[in-house]
Amino acid sequence: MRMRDIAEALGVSTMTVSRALRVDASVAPETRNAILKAIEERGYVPDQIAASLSSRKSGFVAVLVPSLNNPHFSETVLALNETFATHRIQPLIGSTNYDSRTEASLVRAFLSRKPEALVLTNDGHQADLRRLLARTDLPVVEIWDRPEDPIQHVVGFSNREAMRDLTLALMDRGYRNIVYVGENADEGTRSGERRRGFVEAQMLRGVDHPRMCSIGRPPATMSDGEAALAVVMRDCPGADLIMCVSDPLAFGVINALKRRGLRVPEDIAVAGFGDFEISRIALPAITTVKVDPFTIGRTTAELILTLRARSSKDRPPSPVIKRIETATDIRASAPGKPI
Amino acid sequence: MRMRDIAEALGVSTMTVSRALRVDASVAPETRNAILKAIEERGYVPDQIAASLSSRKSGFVAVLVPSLNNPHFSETVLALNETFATHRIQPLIGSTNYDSRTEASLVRAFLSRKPEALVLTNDGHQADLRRLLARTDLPVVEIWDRPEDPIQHVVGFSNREAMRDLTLALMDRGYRNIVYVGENADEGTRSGERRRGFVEAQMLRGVDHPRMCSIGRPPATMSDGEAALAVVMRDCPGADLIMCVSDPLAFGVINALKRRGLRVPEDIAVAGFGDFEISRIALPAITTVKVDPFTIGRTTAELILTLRARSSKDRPPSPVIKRIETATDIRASAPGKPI
DNA sequence: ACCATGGATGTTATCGATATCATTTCCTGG
DNA sequence: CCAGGAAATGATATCGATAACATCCATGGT
Repeated sequence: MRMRDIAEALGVSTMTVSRALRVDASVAPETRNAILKAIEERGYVPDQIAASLSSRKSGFVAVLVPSLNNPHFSETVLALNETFATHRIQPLIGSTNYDSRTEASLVRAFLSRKPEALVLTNDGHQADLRRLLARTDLPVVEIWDRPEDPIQHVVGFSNREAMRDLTLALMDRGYRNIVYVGENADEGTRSGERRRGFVEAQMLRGVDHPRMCSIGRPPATMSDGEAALAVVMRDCPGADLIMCVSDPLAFGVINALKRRGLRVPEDIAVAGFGDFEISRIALPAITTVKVDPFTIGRTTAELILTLRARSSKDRPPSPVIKRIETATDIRASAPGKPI
Repeated sequence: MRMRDIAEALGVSTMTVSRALRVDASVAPETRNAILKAIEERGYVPDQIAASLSSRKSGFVAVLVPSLNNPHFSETVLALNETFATHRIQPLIGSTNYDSRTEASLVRAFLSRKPEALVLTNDGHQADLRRLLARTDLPVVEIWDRPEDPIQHVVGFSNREAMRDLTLALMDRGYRNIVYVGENADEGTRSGERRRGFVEAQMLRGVDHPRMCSIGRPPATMSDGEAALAVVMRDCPGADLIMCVSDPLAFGVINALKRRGLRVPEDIAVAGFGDFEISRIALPAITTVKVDPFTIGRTTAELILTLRARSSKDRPPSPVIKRIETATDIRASAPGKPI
């Protein structure tokens, strides 16, 4: 069934039907009612594909996240989804699996769907992709990290600074023998930036050779805790605090410690990153950096709606950088050393 | 830039360019190479919207899940995504928030994008929606539960039977004073079906008044554990086993018990449902029902690809029901009572 | 009474691809 | 040596909507 069928049944033109379906178009109230009634009765569903082709507006926003089953990103996607839904925008969601090549090829695939904006979770990009995006007039928003050289807009925080601040806070609370555990990840990835933040903090306080362990590629999960602890025990004995790249890993490490009969934080303290739900529920609660994935998603969606509202002439005025607040939260798993 | 620009530059017709972009079309190798080269050089991206309109194939599959930040569903979405990606199908993902009205309105919105299949997470549907879907020739797959009256195809298991079997297994291991904790949820929802399974098992063993507590609307999360335990303690004192609608809730309850100085399972046992990662990592590991969300996603995607391969004449042959295996897994949180 | 104004509606062209059928060329087997 | 068929390519119509402009009519200010 096409719009034309509705139009003919009522003896009006398709344009009138088309207008009846928008709120802002001028159609006589009785005409509109008759049309809406006919549409309802016959179960007509407008073809958004044809509408997109004609109006040159797809109603899509492409969203790329490293992973869909990481609570952080799924929360962000949730927020985007929710905000967009009220504006009839459909997110096209893709998962890069923490791989910049996958990211590049997904972006290409998405571009053919003519999205009205592109959201990338910053984790380092291929040079190729950067070039492709540089010459497009599509609004691009990088989220979840503040890159040193942004493509356009940014909604995020500095993972480096956040981890640096957490490390400093814990050093100031008396931990001297700190080990960092994270994935093998390059600079420019969120994971790599957190490690840099740790190193920076240690250097600032005169630790010339910060101790670090690596445990494979991102993402580190709760299940990696056992293996991570084994590496720490082997390579860095005598640590008084294990700092983990994320809360799930920290939780895994804590449980591994408990299995070995060690007490947290009495025998050894543990810290995480991200304020995942698990960090609040865990016993002991995990010292972490609070970030709010939902806010990142909502802020991003709102930014895109704003950009969209401006006529394309006004764009690009200048890249918008929205800083998301983070906060160090000292909890029971690493409360500071007793004096 | 349009396909025509590429065609004119090379002095061929757009059809030849169009053919060069498919693998199965007959184009002279040198012609194809020249075309692909030109496309690469100029950075031409085909317009999938126009292609969809013309070919009547959108390349979309609509997927509705109750929530995006529930690890179960995000894992399923992940699997769908992965399998579809290799076949150039783009999932349109929507979140119902466990609400059948939201589900119905999302389906309507999705239909206008002309998806080639529709995946619904079975949680009870509006009568309206059932009617709408009954008269469509779109393949519909309900996942995550086996409804008594399926719309078409099903990939899932019976939540009722799975919870019944877990309950029976635990009763046979000596628990006599069992309390069930779950959300307020109707029959036909996964949560409601699990409760029914519990009741069924109790009845089978002669418990005429199964003891149950409710704690608000789905989803129950780890954070609900504290409140859930409070309700159990108040309404059902003397329980020897708390059965939870899902693992995250079970984990929350266990932690709440620990906070009160109670030992699991010595003082009171706890069981969950779903084999979430947390149930394996937790101390004690949580007795649960193993289900594999990834398999559900992959199986669903494969089913859809199969259906799509058949010419539309062959459809609908008959609804396909794919049963997903589940298994009771007795772990340390409810190991059975010592004799 | 007249024209400017704006609301309601229609007409036509177009968005960018592909389906379909037609055409040409070249090869192969009887 | 020629009919028949496959391979390569082109011409045209079409997918289902909306943009843009045109038209008609009622209303009200002067």
